[in-house]
Amino acid sequence: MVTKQQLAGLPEDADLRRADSLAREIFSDVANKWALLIIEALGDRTLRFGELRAEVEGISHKMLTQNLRMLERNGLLDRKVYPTVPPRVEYTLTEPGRGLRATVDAMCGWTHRYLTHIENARDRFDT
Amino acid sequence: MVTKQQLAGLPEDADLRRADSLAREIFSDVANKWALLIIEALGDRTLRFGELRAEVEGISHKMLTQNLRMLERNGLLDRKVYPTVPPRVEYTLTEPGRGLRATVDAMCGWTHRYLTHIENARDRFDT
DNA sequence: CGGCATCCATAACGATACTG
DNA sequence: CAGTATCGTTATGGATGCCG
Repeated sequence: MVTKQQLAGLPEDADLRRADSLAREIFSDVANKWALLIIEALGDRTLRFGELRAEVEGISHKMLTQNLRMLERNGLLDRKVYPTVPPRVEYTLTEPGRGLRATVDAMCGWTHRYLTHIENARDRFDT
Repeated sequence: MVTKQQLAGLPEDADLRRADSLAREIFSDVANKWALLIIEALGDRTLRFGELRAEVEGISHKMLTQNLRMLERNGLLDRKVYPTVPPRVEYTLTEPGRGLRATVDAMCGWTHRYLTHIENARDRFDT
């Protein structure tokens, strides 16, 4: 019988740890307010930077570029640049991005389903 | 015919705006790394503060209490205090909490599904 | 043991200005 | 129009200590 302890330090184990830390890294990237709101706003459309900025209420220029770069880096969206003047840049979700979008949709659905429930819980707690 | 403009400012409209801002508020609370990791770690178990701290790798004492209070306030988890010495505090997801957990599960599933895909995208981007 | 308060470093963010 | 850089502020999060 081979125990977990005996396996510790073997290559397969190192791989698992690396995969875990990578998963955590991706999760940290993705599990933040602005990233999820951008993905939700984009949906299955193709939007320009300015349009996206208008859709995601309250986001600053800086936050939008920052998160768009991050999402692009992770392969969750495509960034298409048209070399015109003035420049035109379009963003579209990739297939992995649309996959994530499905889970964000679920989360938004959850939010609305429990809206009043949560509001009541808050009132109770705040007294 | 009644247009949206004409409806603006009526009570029903104000209600909608309030619901939206509440939804956004809840979303901001919930769409953060630590909150989601806590919910995922808790699962359908009942865990003590210390156990939870051990489960959620890398979380500090402060972040854990802070997020637990927030989740409790929103009615996503139950906090049960046993007035013993030393004190014993147990946390369990409520029904709304378990609902959210389902979406977090989906998100974790998504992460693992696209792990290598994302890793490749990153390598491509970083060159 | 779990919670709360304090202090402090630094990371996040918004505003602004400049570039292609 | 979109992106980048800089600056100053605010917010976040860790460390520590004390209390019930």
